[in-house]
Amino acid sequence: MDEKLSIWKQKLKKKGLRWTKQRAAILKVLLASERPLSAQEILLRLQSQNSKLRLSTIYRNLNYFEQEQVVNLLQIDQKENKFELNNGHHHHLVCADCEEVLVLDCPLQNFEKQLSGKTDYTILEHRLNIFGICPDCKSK
Amino acid sequence: MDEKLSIWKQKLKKKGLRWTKQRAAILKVLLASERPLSAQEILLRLQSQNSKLRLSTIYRNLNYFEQEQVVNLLQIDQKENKFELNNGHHHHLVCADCEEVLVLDCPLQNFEKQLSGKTDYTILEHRLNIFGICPDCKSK
DNA sequence: GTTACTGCAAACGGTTTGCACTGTC
DNA sequence: GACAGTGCAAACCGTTTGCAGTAAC
Repeated sequence: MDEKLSIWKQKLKKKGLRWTKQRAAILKVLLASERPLSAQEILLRLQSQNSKLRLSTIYRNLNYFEQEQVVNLLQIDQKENKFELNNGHHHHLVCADCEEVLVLDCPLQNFEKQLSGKTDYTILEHRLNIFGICPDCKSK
Repeated sequence: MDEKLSIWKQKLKKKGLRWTKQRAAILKVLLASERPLSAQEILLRLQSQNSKLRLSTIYRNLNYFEQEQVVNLLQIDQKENKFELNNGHHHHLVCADCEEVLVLDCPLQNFEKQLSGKTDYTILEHRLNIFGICPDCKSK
């Protein structure tokens, strides 16, 4: 866990971002989480550890992190944005009930290539999210 | 155009929604638009026709329409939600520059079937949006 | 006549911003 | 010591809501 954290520390430093205890705290929470989190959720988890960050600090850093591609911003919730550490391109199967998340490999590489041939668009990126009900929630 | 409008009118009536001039105006704007629109954009287009709806009316109706599956809500813009008439399942290739939209057939039917076999999730829906630069914007 | 819908104004909630202070390098 | 980062409070802005009046059926 602390090894992983120091890997992210190196990444931030390479990007020219300073290593503050606030940033460490935010990344630690994201590292420990089994699913993407909103800024509010990060705040709550920090507060339960008696860590006192402001929401504005969290938002500002999440924005920096996103610019530097350290975290991904996900639109899997109507209300609030969710964030996860950037561990390469993938997609999510999200339980609509309990929010559990399964990571999926991208099924669209070929499709995207065909598309840029067919349309004359330069393809930049795509966003795919799949929603369902997980086995646990089904049996409830 | 007015024929198309009366088709939507029938659909609304079937769903038990009343046919008001506000609803007609909103659907007319969506019908005439070549791309999905935000509530604000709908308001602007209505104002330029001297039609005086409130934003709250537009939002309320878009929400009703979405519940009744008359329109789709699209998250193709970070800031504001966009809406389009529901003409069956498809996806969008959006120009990141000028917002032009190309409609795409869904490439994920098989993937979705495999997925529900592999994961024990009940698949509900998926959202896919592709972003690129259109030929016109490239040549600028 | 009943009830859904609309106008209007105010609230809501996630996110951003300005500014003085603080901590990293 | 310079300057990036933080705390704090206030603003921002898309969207929702309560309520009284109006229009669809």
